Amino acid sequence: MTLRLYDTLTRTVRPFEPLRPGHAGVYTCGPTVQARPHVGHVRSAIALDVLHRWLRESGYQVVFVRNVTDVDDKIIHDAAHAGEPWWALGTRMERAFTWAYDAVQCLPPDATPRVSSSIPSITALIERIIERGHAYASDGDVYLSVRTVEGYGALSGQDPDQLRASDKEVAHGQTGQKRDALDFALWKAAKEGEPSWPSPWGPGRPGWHIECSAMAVDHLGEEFDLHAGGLDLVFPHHENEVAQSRCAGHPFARHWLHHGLVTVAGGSGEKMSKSLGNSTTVEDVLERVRPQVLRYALGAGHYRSQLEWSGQALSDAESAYGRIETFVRNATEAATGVEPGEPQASWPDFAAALDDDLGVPQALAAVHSGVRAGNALLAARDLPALAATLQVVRRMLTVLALDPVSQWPAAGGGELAPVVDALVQIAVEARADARARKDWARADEVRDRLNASGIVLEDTPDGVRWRLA
RNA sequence: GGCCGGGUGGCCGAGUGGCUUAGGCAAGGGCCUGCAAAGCCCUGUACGCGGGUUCGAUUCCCGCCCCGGCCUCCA
Repeated sequence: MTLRLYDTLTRTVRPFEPLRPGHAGVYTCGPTVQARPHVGHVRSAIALDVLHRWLRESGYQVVFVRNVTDVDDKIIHDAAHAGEPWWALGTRMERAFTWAYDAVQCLPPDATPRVSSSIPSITALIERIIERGHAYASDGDVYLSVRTVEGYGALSGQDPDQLRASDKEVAHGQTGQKRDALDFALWKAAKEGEPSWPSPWGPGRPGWHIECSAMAVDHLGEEFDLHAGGLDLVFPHHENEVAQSRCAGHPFARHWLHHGLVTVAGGSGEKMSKSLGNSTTVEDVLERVRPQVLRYALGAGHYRSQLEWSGQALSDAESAYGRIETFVRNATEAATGVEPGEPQASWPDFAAALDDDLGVPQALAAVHSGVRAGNALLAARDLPALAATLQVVRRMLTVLALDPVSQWPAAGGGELAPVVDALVQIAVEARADARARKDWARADEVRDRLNASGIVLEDTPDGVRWRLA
C-alpha cells in the first residue's frame, strides 16, 4: 500500500506521487514571528511532523522546509510600539517558536528560511514575473495582474468575478495604485520608519505571498512534491502563491495539504488566533501538563478536522496517554533482556491507517489494541510475546513521537530520583513487614502516607513498584 | 452574499450501503488483590431534522436547521 493524501486542489484523497521516486520535497508555511506561539501553531507543527516522520519511516528521502515570516506589518508595528528593532522582536519570537516545536518533539526542518534573508530571490522572482507580463510596477509598488492568470481561484474554489463583487476593497479603501481591484502586492514601496531593501523599483519590502513562492523554489526547485499549511491559508495566501509561481513559469507544488484549525471551546467557538485575543500560549499549557500530553491532545485527532480546545481535552489526553505510558513502563520492566517471540500488535494495521491520509485516530486504535494485548500477555507472564509486542508498540509510538522511553524524559526526579527511590524503599520495606504480620492497618497506613505525598504503590508479581501519581 | 468543511452513543473521536467490534475517556458488573493500585473480561446499541433512491441508509440524492473556516493579518 502506498501513501494517499488529501489534495486540496482536487478535493480528493489521491496517491502521493513525488517527482522523483523515493524523494519528498515538502514546503510548509511557518509562523509570522510576531508573538508567542499558541496551541494552534503547535497543532499545525504536530500534524505536519506526523507527515514528516511517516514519510521518513516509509523510506522517503525527505527535504522538509518551513519558513519564518520575519518581515511583516504586524511585527513592524508591534516592535515600533515596544521601541525595539523589528528584527529583535522577530528573533525573540522565533526562538519562542523553536522552543515550543522542540518541546513537543517536532523534528527540526531541513531548512527554515527567513524572509529577511531571501530578498534577492524574491526580487529576482518579481523581475521574472514582470518580464513575462504578469506584473507591473507602480510608484515603487509592484502588483500581480490577477486577470492575466489563467485558472486563478482553482485551489480555493473562488470565482474571480465573485471576488470582485465582494466588498473587500471598498472596506479597506486600498485600491491605491492597482489597475484592478483583484491585483495584489508583490513589492511594497518603503515607508518612513519601516525596514526596506533595495530593488529595481526602489527601496521597499516584499508583499506577503511572494516570499513563499521564492523560498520554496530556492530550497525545493521550481516544481516540488507537497505544499502544506493551515486551512486559513488556502485563500488568499496559497492561491496567490500558485498564481505568482505560474506567472514565473514554475509548475510549483504538485500536492496541497491543509490541516484543520484549533477553535476555542465554550462561548465563542471561534478559531484560536492572536488577533481574536482568545489564544492559549504553549508556555501556559506546559505549566500544567507534560509536553507529551499536549502532543497527544493536539495530535490524536485527524489532521484535517477542527479541534476544539478545552481543559477537558487536556485531561482526556492525560488519561489516554497515561495508559500507554503505564503499559510501556510495566512491559519494559518485565521484558527487558527477553528474546522476543511473536508480537500481538499489528504493524500493518498501523501502517495502513497512516497510509490512508494520515489516519492517526485509526493508527492509535492499532496502538491501543497492541497495548491491550500486551497487558494481557504481561498478566499471563508470556514474556517473549510481550517483548515482541512491546517492540511493535514502541515502533508505532515512535512514528507519532509518543514513545515514553526514547522520546520523552522520565517523569520527575532527575538527579534526585535515586535518593527518592531509596527513601521510598524504606517505606516499602516497612509495609512489607507489616503485611508479613498481616497487620493490614499498618500496611495501609504506610501506603496512604505515600499516596498523600503523590507516590503510588503497585504490587506486582515482580514485587512492589512505585510511581509518581 | 459567494466558496468550503462539519453535525456519530455521557464526553472525545474514526468509519461504513447490510457484515464481527472503531479506539480512548468516563460509568456499571465481574475477575485478580488481605484491601488497593495496575491490569484483564463483559455491558451501553449512536449516527442533526424531514423527504427520496434502495430489498435495505448513519453511510447516496434533495430540502431544512445548526456549527465552524475563508472571502481582511493568521497555523
